[in-house]
Amino acid sequence: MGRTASYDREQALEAAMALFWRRGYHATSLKDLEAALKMKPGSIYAAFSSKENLYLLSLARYFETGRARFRAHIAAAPSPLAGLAGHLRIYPRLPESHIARQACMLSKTLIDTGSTDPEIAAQSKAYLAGMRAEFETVFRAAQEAGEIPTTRDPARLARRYQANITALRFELHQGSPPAEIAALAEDMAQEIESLRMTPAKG
Amino acid sequence: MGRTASYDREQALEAAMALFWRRGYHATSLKDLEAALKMKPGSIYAAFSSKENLYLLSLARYFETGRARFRAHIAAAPSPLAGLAGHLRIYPRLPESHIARQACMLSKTLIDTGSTDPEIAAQSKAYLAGMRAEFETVFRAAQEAGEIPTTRDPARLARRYQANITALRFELHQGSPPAEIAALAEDMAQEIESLRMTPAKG
DNA sequence: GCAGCAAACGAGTGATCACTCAACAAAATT
DNA sequence: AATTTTGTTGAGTGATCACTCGTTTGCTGC
Repeated sequence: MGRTASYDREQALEAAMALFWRRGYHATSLKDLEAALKMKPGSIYAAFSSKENLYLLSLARYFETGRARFRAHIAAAPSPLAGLAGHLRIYPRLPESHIARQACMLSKTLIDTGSTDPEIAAQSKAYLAGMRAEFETVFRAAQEAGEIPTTRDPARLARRYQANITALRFELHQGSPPAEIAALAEDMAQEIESLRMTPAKG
Repeated sequence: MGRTASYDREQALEAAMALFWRRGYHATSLKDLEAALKMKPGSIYAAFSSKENLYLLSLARYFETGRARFRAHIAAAPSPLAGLAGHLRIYPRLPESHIARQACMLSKTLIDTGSTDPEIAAQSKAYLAGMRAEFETVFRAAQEAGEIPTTRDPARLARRYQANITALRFELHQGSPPAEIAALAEDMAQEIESLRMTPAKG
């Protein structure tokens, strides 16, 4: 059956994702990847076909872990609305060294590849739509739980929510003062909480 | 005094800015610039020193025209608060072909060059701070005009306002449906208008 | 312990990158 | 009209880009 692979595919993909996320698609060279994955060019191409394909795999990994983390957070929250508000407050609390203390990789990808790599950009848009669908589901659940009025449009709320996260994470990327990022996140979280209806009597 | 220049510096800078804005720093090659500016490499370097310097000049141009446009809009508005709300509603109304129908160049620059070109990134942050200062000034004016409570922190309102613009323009970049972008802008504008105090009697 | 095969290797490929400079052209000065 | 001065030109620079492939390495089945 021949020689067994010496690298760990998961570990390599994780390293690729971290590097791509931080540096972007264009600014990451094969040399950078060779160092980060501890693989020679031939092995990288045998395993992942191309830089573009490796990026797409990294992006998929990013999306899936991000969505899983969001779902886990919502599931653990006392209510859908509390979960949505709490999720916003996570970002400023992330330790300084945390990998997620930067702009969303999907947003960065769209900015970086929008005018040069249509396939990557399209995939990135699809993932952003996927996350928005997640948010919408939770807003809908909040309506079903009687937390927010059914007159509100969940899709519209979801887009607004996603816009807030995009902007919040862009502030992280920018390295704004922690206190000001915390204030911004708090404003956004309170905006969510202000949707809550005072429970009907009876 | 020697031969006179055959190109128009202002026109060349405008073309460079448009190209850099759309494609980003890394994805724009000298060849692209030669075509856009209708100048040969030697002339470009004689006129602008380097690609990096040309980018910095383009960025300065972007900042200055953007700030001027904002100031003009505020000056023409019936009140500071109305101006702030109205400014948000401009973006979705921009014609499909308008140059500004994309992400803010300052944000794009930070994403694109944050990990590779410290000087450009630093300049970009400075310009973003400059715009935030503009917003803060107008929020302060709204307080002085009695439109919003003096208990609100103008700096915090300004950051929130900037976050909204960043996110709104990212949606433009993404090419979201016009109706949804309009709804998002409307949500943000009403958030601003909801700051308005009911005028004290007497 | 050897044959066979799959994975790892890394020097090398052509293309493209940002950038330079010696030759040339046109306007101003004398 | 000759000289000086400045702008334009574009082939060419070395570096780096993503990527390839003949060779070497090491595991497996016999």
